[in-house]
Amino acid sequence: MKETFYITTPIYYPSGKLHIGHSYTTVAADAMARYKRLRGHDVMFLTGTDEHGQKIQRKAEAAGMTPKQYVDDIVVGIKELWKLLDISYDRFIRTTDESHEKAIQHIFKTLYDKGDIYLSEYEGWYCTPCEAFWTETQLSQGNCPDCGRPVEKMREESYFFRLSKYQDDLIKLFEEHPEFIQPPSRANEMLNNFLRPGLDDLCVSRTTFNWGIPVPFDPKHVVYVWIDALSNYITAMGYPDMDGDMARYWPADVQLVGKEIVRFHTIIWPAMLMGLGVKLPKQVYGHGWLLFKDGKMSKSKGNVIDPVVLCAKYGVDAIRYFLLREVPFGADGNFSNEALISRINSDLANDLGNLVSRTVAMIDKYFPDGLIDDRQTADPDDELKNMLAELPGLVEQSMDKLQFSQALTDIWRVIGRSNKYIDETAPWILAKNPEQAPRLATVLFNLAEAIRIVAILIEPFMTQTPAKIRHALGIDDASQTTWDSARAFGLYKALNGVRKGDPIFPRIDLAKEIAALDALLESQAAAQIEQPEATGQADKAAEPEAKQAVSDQKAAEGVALIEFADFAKMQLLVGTIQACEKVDGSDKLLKSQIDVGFEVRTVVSGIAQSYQPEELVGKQVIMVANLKPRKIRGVVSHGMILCATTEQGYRVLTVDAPVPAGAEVG
RNA sequence: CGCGGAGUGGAGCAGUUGGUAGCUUGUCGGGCUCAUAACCCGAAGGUCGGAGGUUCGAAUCCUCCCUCCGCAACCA
Repeated sequence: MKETFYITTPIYYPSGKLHIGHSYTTVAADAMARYKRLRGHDVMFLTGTDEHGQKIQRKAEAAGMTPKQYVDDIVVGIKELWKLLDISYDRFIRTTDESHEKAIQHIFKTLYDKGDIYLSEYEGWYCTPCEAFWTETQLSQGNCPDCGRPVEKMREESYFFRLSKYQDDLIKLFEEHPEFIQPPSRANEMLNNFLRPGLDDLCVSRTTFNWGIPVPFDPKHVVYVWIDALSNYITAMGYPDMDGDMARYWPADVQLVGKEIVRFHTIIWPAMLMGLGVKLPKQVYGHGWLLFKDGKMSKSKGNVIDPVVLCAKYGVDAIRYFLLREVPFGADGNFSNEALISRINSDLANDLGNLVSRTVAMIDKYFPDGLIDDRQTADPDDELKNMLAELPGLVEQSMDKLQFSQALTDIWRVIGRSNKYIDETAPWILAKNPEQAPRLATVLFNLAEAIRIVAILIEPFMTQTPAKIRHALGIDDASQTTWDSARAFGLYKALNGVRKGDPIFPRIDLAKEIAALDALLESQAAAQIEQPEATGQADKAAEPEAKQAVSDQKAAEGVALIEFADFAKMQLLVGTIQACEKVDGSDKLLKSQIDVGFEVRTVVSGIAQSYQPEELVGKQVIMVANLKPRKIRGVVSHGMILCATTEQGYRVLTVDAPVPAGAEVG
């Protein structure tokens, strides 16, 4: 029986378009899945979507659709993206699948019956004006931490998962199985930040919205994201049926997640599985983020990051190659279009593409009827052959550690050696002397063989290039394309000759391309303003790369239009700052006393890094006067000073000539 | 002392059982002409954030400090 390999991506939250970050995780998982298949494993590669929750419900309402209709549309788009990127998933789970919903109810009930889930009678403190519940510890001097007003005791029914019960088992898991979390540095973070300080029980149901799976024995509750989403990794394998795919594939070999959701996957998820008595995944791998220059999308840099656009412009293989090559997998890395294009030019066009071109061209030119069988080896051959012999092993070592970047680096070292080999052997000189024909044939054969082997080893990473290379070299025989055949030097044979064609990776004019991307970005921004509804930004727990998305999407999205009535709700007044001081124990907050005509307000603002308190005294500022008061760092702040926000800091808005305090702004 | 990460030639990065500091890219010079203005060779360029310490020897181990970036707390 084949050895199995089960790999998962997070399930994505379909409240908007997926971006390059989602693609990153998924492409990495795909490379791993393809690699394991090539090695002869029985692979299960799972991805999917997490479709419940308040945000989806609201978005659907806004769009005048049912939540299911809404997510159905988006899921179509996601599947198209995965098709575009050649993602070879074996199964796509949606948390709205009937089998998933049933399984979740089963899980909930099981944990409940066991006592791991309990209905909380907690007496929350309710602040009526804020419509918010607070726990005892959240209260600030017995008052609402939001507005500082008194709260009243109320009961909010909610089910809780006894996470605290598993604290010691989790610490033990971390200590005894350091391989459980990769890279290892992430384990310390979990231990120091969450496990050692102590775990709180986890709220696992909601009554405030109903787009979710009903709690089977208490249908006014829906199951909240933790149990609903995390469980997908087993429900997709048929859980609670422990035979079939559960028996075959579980426990998962690797669960890929972005580093921001490592916590959920290494604390909550294993605790749930412990509660269910199900084995834990062998490894959770928290990869880093792709970062953008200054954390923002920058127009002048031409940073178009829509994977669809990038694929259309440069091809799937170029994008996949870049994602997996540019950044060591565990670490954060930078994404920029310059980096992408220079990778394409130097690695793909100059090194690999050109190597194929020149080799094919020489075979075609010097041996139009095919390579002759006579051979004559010489000095430089051995070094190339030795490198080729070692290469599959090196790639395997790196892949088994998910070090995609290292694997590609090793492959490219051999590509570089092959280019050098051409210079050393100078086939064009050999070709001038008919007596050197056996030597010439040997050189070209070795090159073809090197390329054949490379084409096999890049298969996990690039989905179209290997076939293009084989076409050019005239490799039509499947026995020359298996992973094992990469270890066997000397198999190359072109029964039908080589085929010269267009370059596999054309070079890109960097300057022109960046200009074109800038133009594209501007037209996109314009289109976004006309279509404010086509926005969406994820902030949900099971959503990877949400953080990196925020700033970029803000820039790209445009802004929704509001009604005048919305604007009119704001009371904007000119106030005169009478006094100002730093808030104790804070590095960003200033507390101002502001005369607004009819009274003097206390306002706390996060501008201490841009202003000294005394600079502000006497200034007339524009403030929002009818914001709900809110307690910030122990001080009740009633109002907000309007400021221009720049990368350098804040500048307060003021009037260009003195006016009476309390003057209306409008 | 909230948690964590990072500071290595112009740029982007490798580099832990401590032993002459590497790669890619860029610059300059040369070579070649099979090839996608591609390929190959050579050179210049770094006190490995700073200061102490351990050691025969520290980018690598220890202590302290500085700077930057995330996250968290307080930015209404």
